[in-house]
Amino acid sequence: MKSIEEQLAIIKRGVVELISEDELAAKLKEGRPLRVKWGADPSAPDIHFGHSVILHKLRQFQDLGHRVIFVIGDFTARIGDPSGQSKTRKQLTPEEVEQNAQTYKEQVFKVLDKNATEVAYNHNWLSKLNMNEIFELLSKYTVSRMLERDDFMNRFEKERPISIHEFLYPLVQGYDSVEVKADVEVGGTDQKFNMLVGRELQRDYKGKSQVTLVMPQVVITMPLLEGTDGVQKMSKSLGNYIGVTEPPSEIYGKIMSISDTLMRRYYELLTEVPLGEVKAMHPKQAKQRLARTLVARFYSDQAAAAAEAEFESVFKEGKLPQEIELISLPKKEMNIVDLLAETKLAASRTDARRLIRQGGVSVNEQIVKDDKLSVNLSGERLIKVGKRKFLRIRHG
RNA sequence: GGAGAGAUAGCAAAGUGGUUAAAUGCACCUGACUGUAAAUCAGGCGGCUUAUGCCUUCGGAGGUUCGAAUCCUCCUCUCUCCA
Repeated sequence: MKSIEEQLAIIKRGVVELISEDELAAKLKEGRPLRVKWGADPSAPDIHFGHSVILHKLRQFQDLGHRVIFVIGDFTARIGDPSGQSKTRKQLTPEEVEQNAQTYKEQVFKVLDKNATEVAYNHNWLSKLNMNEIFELLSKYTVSRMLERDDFMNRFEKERPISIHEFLYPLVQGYDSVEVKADVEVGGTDQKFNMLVGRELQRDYKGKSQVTLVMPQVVITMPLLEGTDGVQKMSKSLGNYIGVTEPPSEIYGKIMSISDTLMRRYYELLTEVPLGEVKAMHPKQAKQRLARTLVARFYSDQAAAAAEAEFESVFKEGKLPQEIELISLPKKEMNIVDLLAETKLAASRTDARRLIRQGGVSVNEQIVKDDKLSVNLSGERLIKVGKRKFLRIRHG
């Protein structure tokens, strides 16, 4: 096992806050595997690189010999976490939650070590609480303290709605920490408040029931990763995300299209590569290495190499991708506008005309200038829209 | 329970009877330049047709008017203040 100092150095990379370092050091000194909690709200079935910042941190803990307690908030998902939300999140049905939780598990183990992970569903204990216990839990916090919280405050000031039940979320999540006897909890900065509540509840519940914690959990907040636009946080709804299940070529391409500034950020939060090394490299080389590293993590070295070769060929040398989807259409001859709309290469017929007018459409490498062009489909035709949409079409 | 404010396109935000398919910014799309980077420039950004129009949009439903996002009524939702 590595020394305390070495462990701390690894753990501290990229974190925003570590509350507190002394406590963490003390826990590490005990020499036992720590129980590192990560709570996930199964409302978004697709894990993206933003989540993987935290997963990566958890993996580091595992590599240091600690255990991850993956708490699936199947119960809390039905409440809806207010964190960072500008409006009330919709509540999910039990079926949706279950399905999402499964997907979550599959994806999480692309990063986490399955053997060092415990999976827990919080309905197992939350659904058993009786009214007395719920009131006991509620009595441990006050409305004004709840309102101190940034995101509630923001919503309050922006005159956005806050539902009462959302107040329950931090308490319930904090209670999870009591139940799973967490030594450490890792989450996004948006989770700081919830995690701190966990600390306090662990203290409050100490001695009660079977809980015997020496020290309440250490809280580690990780930054919210900026999305591919480099400004807003990565999220599915903003469309600026890279999903861990996306094909290698997509991941590679998306990484290559991020800005240089963002690249350094991704290096820091998603890899172990020393940042000095990155600085010394040519930006494009560095970005390619990042793209390779990340594709390799979710797929394989071969997949990464293939994605890189393809990328170079298509975008540097202007060649065609290795694999282009081939579809068959019933007609032998079609107007280009109909064709684009039919194949969804353009959002609408108007959009198709627009793209043609702007010189963004080509058939067999010939730029289409006339939107009345009739495309003969007796042979295979290659349609290209913009720089990255390719499709082979034939009659059949 | 009482008084008031507000709901406009992906988001933010103008517009208070016609010249508004609806300013502006962001996001997004296409082209140029590149390292498919950033920055910049040009264009676009409801739909259907074409270059002439037509149709559908401003929380929902009705109404007034030659004509409404703009006025009236009701409904839904949100917020503020008072209790």
